[in-house]
Amino acid sequence: MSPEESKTIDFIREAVAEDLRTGRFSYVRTRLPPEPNGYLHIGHVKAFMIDYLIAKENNGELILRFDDTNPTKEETEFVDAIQDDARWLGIQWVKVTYASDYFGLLYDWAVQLVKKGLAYVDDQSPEEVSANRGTLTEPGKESPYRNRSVEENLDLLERMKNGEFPDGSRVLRAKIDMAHPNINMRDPVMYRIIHEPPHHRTGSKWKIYPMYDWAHGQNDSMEGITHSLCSLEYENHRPLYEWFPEQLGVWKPRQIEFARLNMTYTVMSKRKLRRLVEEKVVNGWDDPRMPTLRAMRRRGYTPEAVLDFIRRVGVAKNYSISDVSLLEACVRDDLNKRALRRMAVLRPLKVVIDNYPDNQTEEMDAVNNPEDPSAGTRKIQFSKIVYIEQDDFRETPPPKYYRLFPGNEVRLRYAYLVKCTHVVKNDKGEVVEVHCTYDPATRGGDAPDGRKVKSTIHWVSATHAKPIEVRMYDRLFTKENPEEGENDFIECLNPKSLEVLTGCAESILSAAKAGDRFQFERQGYFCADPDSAPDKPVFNLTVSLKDAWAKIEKKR
RNA sequence: UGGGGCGUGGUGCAAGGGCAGCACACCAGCCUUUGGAGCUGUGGAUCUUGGUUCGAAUCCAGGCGCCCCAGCCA
Repeated sequence: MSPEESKTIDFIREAVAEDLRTGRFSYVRTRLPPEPNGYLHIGHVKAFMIDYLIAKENNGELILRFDDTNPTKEETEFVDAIQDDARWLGIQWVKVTYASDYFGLLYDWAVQLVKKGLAYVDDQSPEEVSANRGTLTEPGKESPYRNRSVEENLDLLERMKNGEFPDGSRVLRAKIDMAHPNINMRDPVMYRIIHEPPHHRTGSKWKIYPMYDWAHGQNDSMEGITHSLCSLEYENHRPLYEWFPEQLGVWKPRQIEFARLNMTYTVMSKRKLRRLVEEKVVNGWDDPRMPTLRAMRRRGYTPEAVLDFIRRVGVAKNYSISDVSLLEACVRDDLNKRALRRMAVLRPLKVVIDNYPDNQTEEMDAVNNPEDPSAGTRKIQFSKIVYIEQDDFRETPPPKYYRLFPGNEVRLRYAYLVKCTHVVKNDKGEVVEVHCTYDPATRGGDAPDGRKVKSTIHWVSATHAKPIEVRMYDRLFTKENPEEGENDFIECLNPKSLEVLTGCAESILSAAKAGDRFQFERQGYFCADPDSAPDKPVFNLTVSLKDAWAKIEKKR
């Protein structure tokens, strides 16, 4: 974090500072409240960083608390994966807790509310509860069970807890106001009965489980949370979250809501992401096209770049969709400074240098990173036959095309100036071989006579080339906002979101290990995939380089 | 037609009564042994109407638009 960026602060930081100033709170403690029912995605990172940084900036504490109030959805696998991803981001917490740690105390608090006549057991069916809730414009109807005696409620609640009643037969409800204009205040459900499956932490001990609306705020209270930061959708619930601790006479955190992160060309809801996995649109949760952290990691994004993006999108209450190209810019920005440069040809075209000695090989010096002299140099082998990119040759060049074409001279990076003389075609008329002559006086790439060439292209020596698999990723969707409109989001999938190529690379790349990041010159940043074999590395396209020529071509 | 929230260039975020600014994107140019990176420059925004004020993106009132809420999900 640079110092100049904090010239203006967001409304949450402002509110926290004010609370400290006025003495509403004497310390800051926040919490991360993930539900362990899926993997973290980029949207979670925003929420996580708000909680983490606000605690850190105020010398406060962050608690990682898993919201495991629904055994039908949650699994231990996700508890581990979420912590792993959060650590990757560099987030630090003082302790890990679970909503389930507090089931006992929370039950006691519910009993207190019953005793005060503020909660009751309702025997209505789920359908009746729903039908009697009223509508947005009409008040609800009070349950016929709403005015049971405290004794009866206590007895029934106890028996619910003991598992005497089947799922769905009864619930515990707060007794607030069935005519309240805010639907969340119309006697919200606090406990429901769930016998199966067993809870991932408490096993079969509990037969009733608290609803999020009942558990969450009370857990915050129990942990002495000062600022309960969450997304806009909970704004409507805030009156309820304030009502409970008020009646109980316990610690009241301050809830502040912000707009969640959305991104162009992707979907963010767990439900939709799960569909992509289950319908095999992608190859799992860590498919590099997914917006999950596991996918971004595999794709080669750095935590620094992800965090920079989150910092740059800011915090506000406006509904917004951030541009994925900003994320990509952050990734390029970071990788430009640190990625070692390598030469790799993704779609090879054979080039024969006719006047180069048949069996000669030379070693050329190449810099590893022009942005970082300390990265040093390496040797690259050169010989009579090299591969270049198919895109770097045109038999008949369009306007402004500076690369190889008959009669034109270009530089083979770090090697020689070469001039195209003629081509060889196959039966179908496709160019299969480009013939050139080289100028021996231009070794390294500079001409003694001072003549310039418009273009420098990358290459790989045919006799030294190592095969590589390259997975070229593009956006998963063709629409900026796949969720917009009537159509199913799955209908705007980009059919070309993955293209697998077999290319070749300078020999040093065959030693790449999973997770190694490189810039393939003139093409993009790539990250070695865990699928790599010793003899055949596999690379994922992290993000392409900006391509001025592609832009010119596209405009045509 | 209930309640809650939000409206600033294409996108995201600033400006808290005093010259509407930053980033990404876009466009043009310079430079370049990556058509990368870097550098320079251009264009483009306060939802609307009225009020208060010397002065309003900012304060007030009305209108319009968008988002959220009727799970025994979170």
